[in-house]
Amino acid sequence: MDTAADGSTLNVRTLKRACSTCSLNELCWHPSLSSLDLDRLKNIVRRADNLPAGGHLFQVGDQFTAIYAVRNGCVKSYTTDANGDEHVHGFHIKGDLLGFDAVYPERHRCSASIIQNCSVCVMPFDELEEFAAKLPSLQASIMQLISRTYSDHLLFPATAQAEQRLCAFLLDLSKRQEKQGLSPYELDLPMSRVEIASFLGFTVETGSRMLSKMQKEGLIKVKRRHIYLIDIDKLNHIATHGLITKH
Amino acid sequence: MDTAADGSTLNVRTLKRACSTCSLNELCWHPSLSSLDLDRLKNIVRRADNLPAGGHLFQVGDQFTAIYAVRNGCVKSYTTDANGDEHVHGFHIKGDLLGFDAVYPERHRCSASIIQNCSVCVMPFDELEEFAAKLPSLQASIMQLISRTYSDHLLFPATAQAEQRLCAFLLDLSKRQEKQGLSPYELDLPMSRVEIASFLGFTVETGSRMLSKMQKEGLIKVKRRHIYLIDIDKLNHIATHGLITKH
DNA sequence: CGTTAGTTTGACGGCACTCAAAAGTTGTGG
DNA sequence: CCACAACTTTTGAGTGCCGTCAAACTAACG
Repeated sequence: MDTAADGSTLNVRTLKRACSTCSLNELCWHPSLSSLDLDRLKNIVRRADNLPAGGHLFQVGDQFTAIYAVRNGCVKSYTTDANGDEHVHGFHIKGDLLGFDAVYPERHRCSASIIQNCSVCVMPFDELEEFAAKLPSLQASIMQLISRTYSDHLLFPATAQAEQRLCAFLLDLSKRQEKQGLSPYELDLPMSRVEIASFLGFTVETGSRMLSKMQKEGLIKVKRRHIYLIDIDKLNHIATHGLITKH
Repeated sequence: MDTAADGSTLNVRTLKRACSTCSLNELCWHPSLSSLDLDRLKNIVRRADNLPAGGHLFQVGDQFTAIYAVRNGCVKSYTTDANGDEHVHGFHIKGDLLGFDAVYPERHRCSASIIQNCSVCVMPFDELEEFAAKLPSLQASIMQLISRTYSDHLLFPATAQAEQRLCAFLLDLSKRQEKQGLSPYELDLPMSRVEIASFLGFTVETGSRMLSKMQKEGLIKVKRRHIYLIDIDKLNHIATHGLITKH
């Protein structure tokens, strides 16, 4: 439905449709923007379509140039430690933003790897800042987006039991899908078990065992990367209260 | 050395001295600031001195009003989960900023509790934004501070062994002390073992055992909350590479 | 000096890691 | 279409780190 690859050739109506489910929405369609501002802002958004899995949006140490908004597909952000082991920091799907990790040191602190063919909107940060300098309310929006990006991360139960974290992970994906108008019950995971385990801080085997256990208990139905959430209420309870009901 | 409690009565020279080791430095003394701007910015900074341990700077759900810079003492940020258990997110000492957790939802997502009598600089965020709206480079500085606050957090080895995390924790404190002109070898912990354990994601007993073990190995010397770092090189190696030297 | 809170140490058990192998899936060439 | 290789996922067996429960020890304060 979106054929134009260059932002400058899109008319406002087309762009609006393209952005309707995108997190950059709050930037592009900020209430304070006049239609004139909008036309100008529209022109700094670039598009990159059909990026193949395996490629990178950016890597550790790269100069900070832009903010990326995922339009479809999936990108993982990760770092590699001193032992060469990979640690996944997050998975970014339709509507998610990434790149803010480099706002301060002006070099990226993690790498962003495409794990499922994707399209992204690219917004050069210097142009964005320049534009926002004339528009204080846009500045505020950007700060809020930066803040939100990080603070969502902090709420995740980092120290809990493996099964609790796995429940929280599945529910998080479910909620993000639902926000995009998809079913909260059907998950088609774009990431491997290894990547899930790395993100949640346990081994592949533990993750696999937990999925099998949760299937036996009737909480979910697992078929490779397709997962059906049967009992979301119980999953929610485990994710927030853990396994053991404390006295 | 700093007696005035009200920012408006301080002259520039006094403020400059007071801020010389403070993270807000980059805001207050941004290169782009003319001395006129500086005078105006100075006026929005409030001071709160001799705040007693046990009190709060803010709590979960509180309206977002200001950014705080710790001048001395120690503040912990934490949340309480569905089971009533406390989870410490960070310890903030001299030179650290807090409050950015509420930039987005405009309500605080964690609580900030004073665990060691402290003084803070308070900067009302609406006034700061208003002022920064006229000064684009200041806006950029604020964004960088928000970004840095969070991204430091992401680099911490969250999933590693207990001893590795403890090493990383001690070294982090050591480096932050050194940045403030103090000895990197002598630590006087402002926080309890319970709080350390909560922050690092293990139990008090495990933490205590690790400290004892590290003392036996000649890495550190422990006497209650006073800790002397004997072999910083080896501590660094454990913090970055873990315990086991992988073939 | 007794009380209380914080810290350390010990014994034991379980969750998750390691090593290992089997089963299922995908891609390639004959 | 099948055979084979390479990869992903699952399952099993054994071990160890860390959590739980319990008690001793230390420092601080009235």
